[in-house]
Amino acid sequence: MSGESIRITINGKEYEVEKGMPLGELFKLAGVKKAIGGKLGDRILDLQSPVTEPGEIKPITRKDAESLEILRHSLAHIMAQALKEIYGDKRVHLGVGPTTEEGFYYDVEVEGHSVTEEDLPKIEKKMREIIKRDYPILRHELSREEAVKLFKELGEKYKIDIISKIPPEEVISVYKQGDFVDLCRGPHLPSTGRAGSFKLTSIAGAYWMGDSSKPQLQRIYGMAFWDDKELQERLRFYEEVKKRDHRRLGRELEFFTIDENVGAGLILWLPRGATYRRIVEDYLREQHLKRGYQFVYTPHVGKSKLWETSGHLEFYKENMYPPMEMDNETYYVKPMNCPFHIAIYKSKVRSYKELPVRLFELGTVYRYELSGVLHGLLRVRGFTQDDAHIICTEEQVNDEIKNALTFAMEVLKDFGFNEFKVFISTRPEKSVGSDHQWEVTTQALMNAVRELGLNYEIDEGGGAFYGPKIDLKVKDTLGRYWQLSTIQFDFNLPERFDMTYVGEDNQKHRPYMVHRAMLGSIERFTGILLEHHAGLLPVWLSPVQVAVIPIADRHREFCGKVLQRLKSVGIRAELDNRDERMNAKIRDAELKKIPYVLVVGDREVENGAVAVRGKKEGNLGSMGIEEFIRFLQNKLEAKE
RNA sequence: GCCGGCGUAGCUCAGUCGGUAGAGCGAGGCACUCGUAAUGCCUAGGUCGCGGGUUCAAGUCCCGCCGCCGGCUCCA
Repeated sequence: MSGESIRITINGKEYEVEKGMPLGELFKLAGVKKAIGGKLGDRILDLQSPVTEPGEIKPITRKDAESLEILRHSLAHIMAQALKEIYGDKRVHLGVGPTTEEGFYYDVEVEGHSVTEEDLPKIEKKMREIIKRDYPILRHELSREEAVKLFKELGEKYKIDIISKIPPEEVISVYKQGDFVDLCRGPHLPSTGRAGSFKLTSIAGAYWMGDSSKPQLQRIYGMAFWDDKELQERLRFYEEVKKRDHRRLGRELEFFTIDENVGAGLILWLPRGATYRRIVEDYLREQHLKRGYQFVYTPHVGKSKLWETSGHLEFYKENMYPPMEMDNETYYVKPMNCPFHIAIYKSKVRSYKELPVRLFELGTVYRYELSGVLHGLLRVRGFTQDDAHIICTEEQVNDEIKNALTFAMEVLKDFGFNEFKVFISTRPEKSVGSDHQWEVTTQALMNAVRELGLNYEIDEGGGAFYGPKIDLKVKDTLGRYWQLSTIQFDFNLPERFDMTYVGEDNQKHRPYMVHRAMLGSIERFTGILLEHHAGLLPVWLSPVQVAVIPIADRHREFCGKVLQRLKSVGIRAELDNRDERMNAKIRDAELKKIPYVLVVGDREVENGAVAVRGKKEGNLGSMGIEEFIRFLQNKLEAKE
């Protein structure tokens, strides 16, 4: 101890204490009870941690979210100890064991054994034993040499690796519980008996230090909360996520399929999914035309020269499909649409009077993705973007950004997304473009979000090397955020392709270019949308909006008329004429998540009516046919 | 791509110690004519992902490939 003193504030009172005093003693001094740790700045300290920095310390009790950090940290150690007891001290080599958003994991290597899911209950059982033994968890500080010696003796090769990466000025500490000792900065519980409710959930491979050239360890994941109720809630949440899995919904609703004979990551849209997609695409075209975009089509392949000019072959090659040779030329399948849109821009001399030029395409691109990352519709190798490029003058930059951002949010709202997060990414260290360009455009992005009254976060230096951007994330029903829209400036391609326009001064000028997608990839968006709505899409997007169900054969004729009437006003309806009982048909319609079921029996035929059953609303009783049509059209209008 | 797990009927899954394939749902047929989430009976349906190996014998054991799942990694 240095004998130095520092000023600490706890609960509004200031204390002058010796530097390095453990937090627990400090709390005693301040009369703080029940706390299991404290927060100083961003750092969470446990009761044994020495306090070496002045400042205000916020006591943390089990009620504070930060306390979970302590709990989870200790559970990671308890799991490590359990592994060592089960597989033997020398066989288990520990990597890192941090906390996650809802639990913890530990990267471990068990010599001669691959831990499987079946081992988890056994490990859990051992953990509970250790908790029951209620070992005190003790903190010790060691010199670097002592630490290296200790972990060498323990055969903990990875820990030695970590020690070598700890900055020299930092204190090295270990935490000990029973015979188990682990390199750790903390924070930890006072004893293992204080651990809350947990469950080991899964196992995955993870490279040491995230480096694929280094050995791969096994990452054992756990979930942990103080309260068993919270844990159960979390587990239920995962059940819900599983139920809503778009891959399952996609099959049940007959939206899409992936055939291994066609290829991994390549989507086949089934008739129902294709109907939905056509509606989305028609909607997008209409919205774009309304807002002054011009619709274009471009090819799926282009010569290597094009991709050289664009820089894709230099920077994006590992994501591109391999080249195709023909006529002494090399062609590549497009991973992006931009070079083609630029070629369209350059197909004639452009005057400033034409700008802004807004080119829109539902462009299908192919990108090579590692086989291990493919995931239903969310990660694919071929997909269609709602891609646009806006080419404009500097004066137009502000309005264009604002319009694009408003446009994106309006569109997303129509699909049922109402909560957004906006991220602005600014200039990274390595970048192209002038200071002036970055200044003007970054400002335009900020102005747009401010004028629209949106909250936003800034990702300082997080922009692409070619320009700043705005990303829009939407929150889904389960509280997850998905990045969909992106609006990005590009100072690179206009240079590379020498894009120009003729200004008022009769001189050539370099235009500004913006890449912009709203839904991003229609495939990925569809996956997110299906999960967001749990498969029950808003009526305007449902491939089948109405199922007409006759109760008995004698009602079929009337049902045919109802069907024709619905179709004549553009309602997507199906008549279930199968030789099945009414109840079975209703059940099938429910399972297919058809928004409205019209049941027709003697009473309806007599009154020219239909009995309406809404998927969301339940039985709505009898309505005249025209009345039902108006009812449905109102919902369509409102995009409910 | 890497680690681990998995691949059996359209779907979900069972299949013991290696002895030659099973259920439910779905599909087809017949009967039933029904009032808001499954009517009954009958029938068909399989190169056990693909290729190779071990064995008298392989869905089962071994090797390679493909695909899927969970992660890692990547996402100028």
